[in-house]
Amino acid sequence: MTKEFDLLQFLPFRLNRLAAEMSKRLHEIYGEPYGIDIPEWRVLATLGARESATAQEIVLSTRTHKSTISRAVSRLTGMGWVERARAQSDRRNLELQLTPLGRSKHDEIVAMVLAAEGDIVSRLGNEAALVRKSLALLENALDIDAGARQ
Amino acid sequence: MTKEFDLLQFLPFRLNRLAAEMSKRLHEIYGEPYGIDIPEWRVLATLGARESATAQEIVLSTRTHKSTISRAVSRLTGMGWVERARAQSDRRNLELQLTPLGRSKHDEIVAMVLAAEGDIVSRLGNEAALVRKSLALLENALDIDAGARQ
DNA sequence: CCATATTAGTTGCAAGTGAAACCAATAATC
DNA sequence: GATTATTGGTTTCACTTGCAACTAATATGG
Repeated sequence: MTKEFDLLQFLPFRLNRLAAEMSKRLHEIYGEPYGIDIPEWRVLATLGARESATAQEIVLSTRTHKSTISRAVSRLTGMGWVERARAQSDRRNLELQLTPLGRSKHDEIVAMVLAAEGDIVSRLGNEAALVRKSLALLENALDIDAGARQ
Repeated sequence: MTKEFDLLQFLPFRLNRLAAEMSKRLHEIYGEPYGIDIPEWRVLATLGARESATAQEIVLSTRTHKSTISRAVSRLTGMGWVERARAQSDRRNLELQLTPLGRSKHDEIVAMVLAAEGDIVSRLGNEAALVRKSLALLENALDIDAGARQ
């Protein structure tokens, strides 16, 4: 009667588990030593690449809820890593950018985090390209415009 | 100075985003109509395949925190979908199994959820196998014993 | 066997999160 | 150009979660 359903082979479950494991490892790198969490890291990473962005842009680009981003920005501002100022063009927007301190922390963390990713990618050996392609396929199947918005 | 870091190409971020999108879609299927959440669904799916399991077995097999499983089991018991009884062999263990109601809900949900997965897999076309292989590669790279424990 | 350690599961507590309500600024409509 | 709608961000609230402390049952070591 039951269609012999196997949770362990179920795509969404496997993705969830992979993402959770990956997040956990990353958090061990930047979480405890730097006192930041995933949303802060996302803000940091986004600002690091852009030099300046509005909160809304970060929301869109990271697909994270705006209240979460709002709070992450507040914390980062409190830490002196990020500065926010009302945009003069449209005074609803917050123009965000890294402070020199934030930039230096960003660079440190990026280095560590890329090393960790490299570690994992290297364990994929010469199939790494295949994995990247698969991610793109999945993103496509789920209508996620993988970075077109960048 | 900055290593031109691109969050949108970053493996952990992409996995997180894929998993979140997938979870959201699944939740639209079983969440609202059936009043359950991811942990409940995991318990249900695990019990559905096994006929009987202890909470601990579900914890191991789903890689979910034991307190989360404990609460999910409580809710499912309250809904009349699951029965729990102390194991006579070792009275610390809870022997869990689906009630007839739980079984029938399980079958309904599994059917819907497999259809949704099938939908996505079909959009992968003939590269679906490649994607599955990539997931296995990632699981391996992250030391996740993809279901050996099943 | 008695004391200690370990294992299964539950629960109190402190975060963190998303939805919705909210405020402020700008755009659109009449 | 006053009214209404929309957009960017913040905040409140209800809920979930993970950790740690706890209880109960069993295993282990003296």
